[in-house]
Amino acid sequence: MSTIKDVAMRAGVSISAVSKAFNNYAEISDVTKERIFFAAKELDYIPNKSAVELSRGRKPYLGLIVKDLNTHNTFDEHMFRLLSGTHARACEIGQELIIFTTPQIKQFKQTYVEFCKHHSLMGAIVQGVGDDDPYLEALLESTIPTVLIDVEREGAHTAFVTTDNEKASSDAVDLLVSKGHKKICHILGHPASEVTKQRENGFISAARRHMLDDIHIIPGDFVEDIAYANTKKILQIHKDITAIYAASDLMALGALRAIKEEGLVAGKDIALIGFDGLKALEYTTPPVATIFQDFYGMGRLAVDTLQQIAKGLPFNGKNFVPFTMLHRGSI
Amino acid sequence: MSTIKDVAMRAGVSISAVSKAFNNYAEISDVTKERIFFAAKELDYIPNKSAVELSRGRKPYLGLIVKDLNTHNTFDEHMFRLLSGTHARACEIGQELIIFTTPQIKQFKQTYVEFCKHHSLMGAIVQGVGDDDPYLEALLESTIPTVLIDVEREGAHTAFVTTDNEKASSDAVDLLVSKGHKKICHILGHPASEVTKQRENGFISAARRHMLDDIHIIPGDFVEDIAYANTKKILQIHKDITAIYAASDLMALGALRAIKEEGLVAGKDIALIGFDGLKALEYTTPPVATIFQDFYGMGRLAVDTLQQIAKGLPFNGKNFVPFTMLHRGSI
DNA sequence: TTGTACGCGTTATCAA
DNA sequence: TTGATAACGCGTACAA
Repeated sequence: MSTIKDVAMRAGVSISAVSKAFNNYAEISDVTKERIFFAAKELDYIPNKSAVELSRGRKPYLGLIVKDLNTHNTFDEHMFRLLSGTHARACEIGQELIIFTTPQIKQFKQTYVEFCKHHSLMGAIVQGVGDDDPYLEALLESTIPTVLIDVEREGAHTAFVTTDNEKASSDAVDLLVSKGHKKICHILGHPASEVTKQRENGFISAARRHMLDDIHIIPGDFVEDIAYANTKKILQIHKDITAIYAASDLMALGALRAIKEEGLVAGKDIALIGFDGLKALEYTTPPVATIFQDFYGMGRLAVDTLQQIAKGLPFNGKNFVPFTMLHRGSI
Repeated sequence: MSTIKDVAMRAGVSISAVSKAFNNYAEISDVTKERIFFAAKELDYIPNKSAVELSRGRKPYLGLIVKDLNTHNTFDEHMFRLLSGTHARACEIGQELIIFTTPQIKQFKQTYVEFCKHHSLMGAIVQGVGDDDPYLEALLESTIPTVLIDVEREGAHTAFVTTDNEKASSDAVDLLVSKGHKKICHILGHPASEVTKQRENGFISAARRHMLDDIHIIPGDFVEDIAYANTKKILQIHKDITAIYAASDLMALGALRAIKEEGLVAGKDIALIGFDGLKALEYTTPPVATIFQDFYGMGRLAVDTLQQIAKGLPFNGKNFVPFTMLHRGSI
């Protein structure tokens, strides 16, 4: 591995000349510049990153902290999309990205700030901290630029990016009502998750607006089997339910199973709509309608927002990424 | 940000004493050690990574190079699983991981070696280089430890990790034959992909072994719609086909659509089996049988193999990760 | 057991 | 326009 010294020797100039040439300083003649680059090519010189960092004293990395990467027994599409978007945007603006998981961080037994400093993070995009997580408070109080995914909390150095869950939920109800449904059942996500409450709120407020007086709300915990079991139960008790709105696609799949087992046909006897936009819902019979969340765009926006915060520029703390209603055979 | 100097001052010792304390040198008394750690805690001192790297001259990162992270309009489960496994294992052994995409690398206009050196990579796990990619040769000739995913090529510093595609393919045929099928159609993947050939070979050799004389092989290019169109065509021509084996799950989904449109029932009139283990295939009607590839395990194994190579230890260049036949209603 | 001093590769300040 | 040279924070022979 050749160094700046070698290049300087080879080109017959000083070390600082090489440094200047590589950092686009104006105060260097084109002739020497060319000589330097030629020598550098010959030696295939590449600036040592550690040295650059040390010398510049920068904190160059962007941290993406996700809840878990090892849940290989469930759907991870949204996580992957978030990762994709974050990565893509980070690349575009030349930000290096390091990925961590929440458990991994907790094992360090460090505070959030310590962790970021230790890993030279200029800031972090954080997914998967629960609303009740003690970690969240520490994070909000820190001066490290932070962007939260799907947790609507703001701070002096903290913004969030999310889907407008309440609006999306409300739109789902509007859609069902427009198709003539009045007796609707909502399957809740996990109670500790903030989005669960937002989706529930959206559901309730829209139901009120439409003056629906026969709605049902059942727990689902974002778990397919729980949604399945509870859907089955309620369908047996309340045979007049004509539509089900699940707070996640996975739960919608559970509900679909229950619907079939009850001898009903989704899209005919009963309407079904989910939330997320999982690909799998395109392939069921019938294909299940859903609200597509743009996690890819969320990742991109999170990166840009983080950049704003880091630069000390004014930023808007609340960022909603547009969602899309995917109409399919189930409604 | 406090430095080693501050800690030394605070603890009333020299700089090197602090360094030694933090690096578990035996030659330091427990008393001073304790004093040092106490001072370090007070100042919440954290060693500067750039400085450590520079001083030690290490190449500490593990690179994971994947084909693309931005294909948010298709299934990415395998990529995500690979990422998960790699990340998990890297964490366990304390290896920092950086993720790159092939296009991202190519835009650097550097050779493989240059790229690795530039990013201080101790080695790389590489996915998504085609068999005909000129990049592949450069990679095989380099002295940088490398593990290829799904490309069966070895080198002095290069190993690969993959599913035993030929065996899996052969097993699929065995399974279909055991169910009484004799007229089987195989849908090929993309011709440039090595796994396509392996799966085809497995299919052909098994067909020969069972002396099947009425087999069909049609292109699918790993694309759902192509598989759909070609399946439809062949089903119309050869009405006696009783089983379809698709070289990917996505194509199996296309085939399933074609089967339905032809008025046939998968699992009854015609058997269908895919390859990959996508979750979506659990939710179709009927659920589609498939060969599950353990990409999570592949990621883990790749990390370990890379470690072996990097240490200069003998390594086995060919690593096959076990696959699993998932029997479902479609067969 | 502890401390001094140099080197790692780079940037940046200040003379020349 | 160039070139010495002092940082940057740390590890480590070597000396004490």
